[in-house]
This record gives sequence, C-alpha cells and structure tokens, in this order.
Amino acid sequence: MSPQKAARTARERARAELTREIKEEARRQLAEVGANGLSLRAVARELGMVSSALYRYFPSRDDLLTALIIDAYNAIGAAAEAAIGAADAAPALERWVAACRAIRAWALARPHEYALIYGSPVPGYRAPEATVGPASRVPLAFASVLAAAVASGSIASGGSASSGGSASSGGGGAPGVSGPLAGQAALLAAALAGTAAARTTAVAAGTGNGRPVPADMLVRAVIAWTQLFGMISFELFGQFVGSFEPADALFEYAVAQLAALVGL
Amino acid sequence: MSPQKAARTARERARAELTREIKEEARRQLAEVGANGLSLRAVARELGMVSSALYRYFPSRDDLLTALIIDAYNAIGAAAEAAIGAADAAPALERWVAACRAIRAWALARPHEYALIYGSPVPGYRAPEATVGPASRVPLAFASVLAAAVASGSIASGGSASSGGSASSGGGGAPGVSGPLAGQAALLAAALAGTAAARTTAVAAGTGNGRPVPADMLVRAVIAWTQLFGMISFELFGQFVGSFEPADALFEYAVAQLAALVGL
DNA sequence: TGTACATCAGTGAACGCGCGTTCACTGATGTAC
DNA sequence: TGTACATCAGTGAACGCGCGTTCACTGATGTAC
Repeated sequence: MSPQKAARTARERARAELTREIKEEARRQLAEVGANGLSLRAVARELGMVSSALYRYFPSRDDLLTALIIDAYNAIGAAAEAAIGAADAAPALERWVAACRAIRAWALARPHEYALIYGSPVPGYRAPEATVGPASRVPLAFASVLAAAVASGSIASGGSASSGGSASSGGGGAPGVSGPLAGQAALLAAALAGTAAARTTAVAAGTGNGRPVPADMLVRAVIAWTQLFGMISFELFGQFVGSFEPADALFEYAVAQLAALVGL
Repeated sequence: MSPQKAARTARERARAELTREIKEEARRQLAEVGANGLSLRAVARELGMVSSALYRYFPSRDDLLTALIIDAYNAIGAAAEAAIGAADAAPALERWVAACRAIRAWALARPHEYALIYGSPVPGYRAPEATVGPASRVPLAFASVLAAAVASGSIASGGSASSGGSASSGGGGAPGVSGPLAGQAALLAAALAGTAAARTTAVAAGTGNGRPVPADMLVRAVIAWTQLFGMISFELFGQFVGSFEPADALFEYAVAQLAALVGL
C-alpha cells in the first residue's frame, strides 16, 4: 500500500528483470515455432531454469501468451502514437501517413509479434478482457488524427460529397453513409467522443470539446484501417511473392490513395 | 497409361473415397485445433483407423496440410470465378462486387479454412510450389473482370485522373503510377496478358486479344484486393467486436468505395 | 473359368520425443521486534 | 545490531498425455496367363 522508495528490494528487481527476460525469450521462440508452439519448458530451458520455476512468474502458458499479446498491442499502438505525436504541428494528412508508416515499420521489424495479434487466432486460446484496451490504441490513434483535424476546422465535414452530420443521411450506396452502418458509425463516434485519449488529443490540438467526426469520414477511416492491415498482412504472409516485392512503392501509393478516400 | 473405363476398380474407388474422408475429417479438426494442432493420429482415430494407415494416403502430416491448403485456395477461387461467371452479361462493377461478396461468403462459411490460407503462416511449414497456382485464382479472377471491361471498351484508361498508358507516367504521389511501382505493375500486366485464364475470359467477353489493363487501374485493383481480405480477416479474427458487428453494411459500403477507386 | 503371383490397405507394436502442470523440498531474501 | 520467523525463488522428480513416423505382418483385391 504505502509507496516504496525508488530503490526497491533486490527481490523485486530480480523478479521484474526475470519477468522481462522470460517474455523476451518467449518472443524469440515465437519467431521460430509460432504461438501454438510456444513452450514453457523450452523457454525455461533456454533461460537455464527448470520449467516449474516459470510458474512463479506466469500461472500458465496461456497467461504468458496473454502478456505477449498485450505487449505487442501496446508496442504497435505506441509506435503509431509516437509517429502522430512527432508530426504534431503537421497537417492531418501527414500525421495519418506517418502513423501508417510507423505501423508497417513495426510489423516488418517484428513479423511474428504482428502475426500473434493480427494473424489467425490461436485455437483454444480466448483473449481475455485485458487485451481489449491495448488492442484499441491503434484505431484510437487514427481517430485522434481525425478528431484533431475536425476540431481545428481544417476539415469541414464529408470528404468528397454529401454527408449530413454524424448520424444517418440520404442516398443509396453512394458516398453518404446510411442505414445500419450510420447507426454503427454514430455509436462509434459517441464512444470516441467519450474517450480519454480523444479528449487529450483534442486538448493538445487547442480545442476544448471537439466537434464529432462526420460518420462517413469515420467509416472511410475504418476502411483505410482495414486496407492498411490487409496490405501489411499480405506483404508479411507472402501473398505478394513474385509481384509486388518489395512492397514499399505499393505501400506509399496505397496509403496516399486511402488517405484521400478518407478525406485528408 | 491406357485410360480406364468410367467404372474403376473397387480399390481405386475406395482409395478416392477414403482420401476425401481423411481430408474432410482433417478440415473438421482444423476448426477445433487449428493448423498447428492438426494431428494424423486424431484424424485416424476419428475415422476408426490406426494412425499408420494414413501413411498409405498422405506421406506425412505436412502433405495432408498441403492438400488442405490447395483445396481451400481452389474452393475460394472457384467461388469467385463462379460469381463472376454468373454475372456474365452484367457491367464490370456488378461482376466485381459479386466476386467480393462470394469471397466473403465463402470465408464466413469456412472461417478455419480461410485462416489456413490467409492467416498467419504455419511455422515450420513451407508452402510448396503446388500452392502457387491455386492461390492465384482469386487475383486472376479479379484481373479477368478488369481485362474484360477494358477489352469491351466500357472502361477507357485511368479511373479518375491522369494515367499515361500501361507503363510509367508523370507526377508525384498523385493518381498516376510512377517509379518502381509502375515497373512492377507493367510486369504484372504482362504476366496477366500471357495467362490462359485471362485469355479465356477475354474470349468469353467477345474480344480476340485484350488491350492491356492500365497500370494505375491494376495497382488500384491490388489495393482493393488487399482491402477486401483485410476487412474479412478483421471480421473473422475479431477486430470488429463491439463496433462493426455484424459487418454486412460496412462490407457493402467498403466494396462500393473501393470499386469506385479502381474505376469501375 | 481357374490358378499363381503381385500389389496394395490396414494392423498393432514400438521408437523416441516433448509437453503442461503439480508437489514436497531447500535455501536465500526480507521483515518485525 | 541481532535474532526469529515469514515469504518467496528455484529444484528435481513425477503424473499422464499425445505426437509423427517406422516396420514386419496379415489378408484382401487385382492381374496375367
């Protein structure tokens, strides 16, 4: 309860360090055998411990996996946030593109951690609630770019055509968002408005309470988000072999196209 | 060597049937334990055989996996081709959208087979050459829609702005494709022009030899292709939980948006 | 049509292996007085 | 500062399990004459 001084006990420091080392070794093995093949015994062996000792640090194999998943979500989320933060004063388009590049760079550098969180789910493993927050950092980071742009007035409402506020609007399948999709988008927009992260960013952008991001822009951003991860997955998982490899040029082109679609 | 009559020997029929049953049971287990957990022993057990008997049908576990992968690629490819074929006389936009819908429907109906081919690669397993052909059926199907549209003259060249033929063109990062991307696109276009499938479709569309698909249209189609699979993966792998579920409306909207981006 | 031989499918035992998890234990580190 | 006790980290053995693959074998199916 009472907060300790900075210098913790030797035990505490040892525990923190070993916990870190266990996760590091587990990540190393992830690259060789994948999430399913991750073995407590193998991790312990590599660390020069006996396998049962790991149970002092993680109550089960699945808990270790969960820790790796959370770390990975946090890392890729932090990478996106950092890129956006670094392009603080830049226009929204630039911040958006910076986030896309940072995400791809992270994925290329750590393909197995990427596969862990964006690949096929590990069968028999059900992600606990604790992963939800970290998993939403990337989408929230993108949303913050939109929110800041709208709040600062640099973006009006719809990107290319009719919009109609934040909820349902007019037409058929054309630019405007309608029907159930409008409802989902409105719910999402409301959730974003209530998020601490969104508010923080709005404040940082110099606006008290942000106007909501228009529904069609939000939905287009979701589309861009799915495209980004689809393209990265195809690149990492080998669907481009023999055609768009290296995929750098394709990536830049695609990011630009989709940012335009979003209306940035 | 000499072709048998339709009625093959009892042995041959039994072998074909058991091969099919083994793959069926393996697919069933895929759903429960994933590709990594797929076990010859478990398959044999479920089939009431002894595990060593399976080696009469598949020389190893990996060969069984390969067979499942090839089957899955062929099935999703056939689904796309069928949808396109069924919308024979329809405009390109309609055929394109039909293919997208068919692919998603296939994925939703067989999420584990989808994960097998579009999820994270199975570690320690290297897909053999034999999977390349089946894997390219879906992209080829999309390409055939473009080729037919261009050949029939219903589509001019670039979708929305400057184009400049099939190879390199002008500007910076704007609509036109340039630099290394133009080269990759040109290579791909050439490969497509030489493909039997493309030629078949061109003939079916009533044109002798098709004009090449413009480079920027081809690249945008690749972008749409990655978006399609990115969205399906997010839907299946749980990234939409709590926001765009069900994802039907989002899907329809996204497909329309990206078809427009392609220029259909 | 009938026999002799070759091919093939499936059996059952065995090989060597690695896994997650539990448990009673030893010895070191931390804490209260 | 020193002692007594509690907490914790790591050990080593054991549990029960499933896996892929090999091998010598039996018996059924197919083929050639």
